[in-house]
Amino acid sequence: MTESTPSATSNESPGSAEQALPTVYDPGAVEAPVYERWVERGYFEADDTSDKPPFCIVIPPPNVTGSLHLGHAFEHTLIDALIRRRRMQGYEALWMPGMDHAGIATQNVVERELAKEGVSRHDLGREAFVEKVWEWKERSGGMILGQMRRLGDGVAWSRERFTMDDGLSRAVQTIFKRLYDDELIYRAERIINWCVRCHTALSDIEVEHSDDEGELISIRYSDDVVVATTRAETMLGDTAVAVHPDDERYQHLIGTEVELPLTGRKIPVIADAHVDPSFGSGMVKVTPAHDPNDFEIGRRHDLPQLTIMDERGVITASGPFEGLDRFEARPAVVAALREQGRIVSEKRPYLHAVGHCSRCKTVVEPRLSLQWWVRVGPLAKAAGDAVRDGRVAIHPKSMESRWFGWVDDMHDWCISRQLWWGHRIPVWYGPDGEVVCVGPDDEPPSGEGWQQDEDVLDTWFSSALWPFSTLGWPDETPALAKFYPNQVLVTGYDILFFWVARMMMFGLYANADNGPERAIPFHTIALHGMVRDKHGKKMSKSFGNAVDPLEWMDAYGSDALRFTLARGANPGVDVPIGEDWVQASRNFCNKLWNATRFALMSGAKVGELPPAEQLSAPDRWILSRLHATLAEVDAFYEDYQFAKACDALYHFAWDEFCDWYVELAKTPLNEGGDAAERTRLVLGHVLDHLLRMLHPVTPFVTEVLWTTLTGDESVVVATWPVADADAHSDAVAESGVEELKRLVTEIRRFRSDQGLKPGQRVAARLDGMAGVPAAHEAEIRSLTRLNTPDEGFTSSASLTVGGVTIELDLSGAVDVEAERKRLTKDLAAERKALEQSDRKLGNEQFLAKAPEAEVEKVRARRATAEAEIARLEAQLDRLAAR
RNA sequence: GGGCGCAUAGCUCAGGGGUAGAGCGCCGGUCUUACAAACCGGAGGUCGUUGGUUCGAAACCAACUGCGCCCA
Repeated sequence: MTESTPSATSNESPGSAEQALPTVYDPGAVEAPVYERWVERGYFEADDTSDKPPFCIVIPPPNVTGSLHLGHAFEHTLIDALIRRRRMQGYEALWMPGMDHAGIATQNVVERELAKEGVSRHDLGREAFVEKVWEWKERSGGMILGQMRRLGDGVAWSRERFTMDDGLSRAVQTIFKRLYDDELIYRAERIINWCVRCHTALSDIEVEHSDDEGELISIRYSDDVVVATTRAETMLGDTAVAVHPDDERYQHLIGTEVELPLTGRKIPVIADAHVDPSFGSGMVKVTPAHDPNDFEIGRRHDLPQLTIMDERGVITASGPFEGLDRFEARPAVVAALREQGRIVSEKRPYLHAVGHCSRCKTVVEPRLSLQWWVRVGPLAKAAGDAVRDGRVAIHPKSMESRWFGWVDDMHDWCISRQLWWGHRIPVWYGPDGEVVCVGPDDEPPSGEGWQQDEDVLDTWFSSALWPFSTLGWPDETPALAKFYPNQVLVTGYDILFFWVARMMMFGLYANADNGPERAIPFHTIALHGMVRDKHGKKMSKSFGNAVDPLEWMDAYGSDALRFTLARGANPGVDVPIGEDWVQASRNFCNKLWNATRFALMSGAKVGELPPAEQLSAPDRWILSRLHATLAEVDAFYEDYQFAKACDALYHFAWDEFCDWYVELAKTPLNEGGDAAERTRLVLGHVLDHLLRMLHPVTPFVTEVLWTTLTGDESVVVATWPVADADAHSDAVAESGVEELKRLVTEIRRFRSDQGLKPGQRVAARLDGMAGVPAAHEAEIRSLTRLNTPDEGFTSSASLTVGGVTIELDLSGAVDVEAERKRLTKDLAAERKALEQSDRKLGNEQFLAKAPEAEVEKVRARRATAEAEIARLEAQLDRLAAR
């Protein structure tokens, strides 16, 4: 199928009009070679030393185990559009690519692979296992990078980074040491979210809550003491019962002891304000080692912390339940209590919030353990302030409240993970209890008894450094100097807490020496929504509505997918997407293709436009509209309104340029001579601008068309069109063409009502054309298929539009009824308008209080209605007379 | 339980103090020499409910109902 490949994709002689583009755009034939040529020519690379203004966006690093899903495709489309436009505008544009190492996910993948061979990571040992992970990464990781090429992502491939590479690991160690020395990192025993499957701690935000069906069991500990719980097995670890200090019902119990069933232990009844007296009996069991709230109560009252479960979720408390899994122990404990007659009530099912590991969905177990933490207080305060004082802007602004709600009430961040894949905590413990934090250039302590901490850091810890670690930090590299702070961060609102907050905290902290203005990681946070299915439902594999973007790219082309996503991108709002819409975008690309094809066949060329006075009204109209659209598109881009920018371009390209200008252009093109030459230049001018404007969202098709049209090297490095509304704005031409369009549409309606086939030519006489500012009779006849009358002309039907009368020769076959229906309908509409205008103008309050311009508008509407009514009534009369 | 957001055409969404727009879908007609992935014409909405502000509300305010999200 090589002959169907447009020769524009090869380098020789682009722009010669005689070369035939195929009648249908075939994305599959052009995308891959076009992309590879862009990369070869280095268009996406950036120069650290240029004096162009910087424009840098770092990729939200995809997971090394992941593949491209629609969420990526969406985000990447938006970033790529911003980057490409800025590059065309003359910025030094850099889109930094890379991936994160996804500690838990990656370790899981490799462990699963090993398990197939019956090997566990413990069989291999730490070092060999990590080696295996690296091998896996080289072999199977980063599938997404190839898929990004398919999408057309203009990233600077030579700068690709990975959170586990040497430079970024050094950045991690550097900041750990600094935070440690500043006492912003500490080690403490707390209740953490423990995943019994992944065998690691999770931070709060790695836990997803859902309302699950469980049970609420009320247990009688003694005659006076009844507590309710959804996790009955934890009662084995109770070390107190608590009531509210002001609860009159239980004053007499405070300070007494009660025997804990099944264990025989005596535990105190204490008073704590945390207890909600209105919930259940108003008494709660307190299990400090297995519940975060109970942990706090336990600390306030100095209660023992009794751990009754191991890291697999298996009961360790001695007794009959020892060795049972937590979910086996639960009914077993309830059964044992029931046997003793201690079950007061059981509510089942009982809907309550349950935390799940965001990676493997296992129910999280609150667990007391020794972990490393970031003291976020001052860091989060700084992150909040940066937005509060305007150094960092959040788009859309309505998302700010979400931001403040989070950073102003942030809990300390648990950063240690009990994994092997990740950045190992650079802390060493000595034989005599010494603790040494080792910086990147320090020698770790060696000798008998010294040991490094076993844990690794949360993946987000390294991702938090991404905006500057990828540019070379902590070294003072030219890249860092040029591109930090980044200009924009584009990401989903769901990740504001996960990632953005962390980048803000670490960016501001690590780069504080830059001064407040340049410490920030980025100037703007542009938030987008989630991609949803065509009915607005969340996409998920389990629900079966997930879509593989690659399938759609195969079927409709990357540009079609990109355009659909960008066109749906209202700031911070979710984007529903369905195959129909991608198909529609494909059709749009094909429309552009064919419009350009027509223009090229007509000899369109890019050159200096003739002065305005030599241009026709349609010429001046389309130029006026073009530059108005350009100005609009610019304004929308500056405000991250991708949907509106795309809509404006779609509307201009299809409804104005293709449907009207191109059709109008056929008349002068057929005429030949100066008129045709002039039209070729206007066609070339409009297409040149339009294709450049569309390039950021539909890079492939515009590349082929634009290089063919202009003969230039690549639209990637073309300049962004500058809106010149002053030079081209032409209100007279605009209203003239509007009137012409109205005339044409009215004639077409008439033809349609009369049952004339669209292509069927009939003779007609046009009178009163002098009254139409854009009196282009030849164009009007061409658009309405009306021949000039010859000797045998007999008028058998007529209509009037404005001051124009159209007499048609329908050879007697006039459908009077259809005409009457239409006229009656129009008349009713005008009468209604008249009535409404009269009502307003008869309202003295309206006349007195409404602005003059508004009153004037209603008067004008009334006048139009009156004239139209007269016209329609006259036509109806004439019809009746026939 | 706390907070936030959304209710506009069959579907998905824009809009925004002067009585409504788009895309897709739908109906009728066309292979009219760029494009049937197209062209021409058409139908379709008391802008969730109830109050209030205003000369005027779909738009602003309040309550209610329904849906969604985040946090506990």
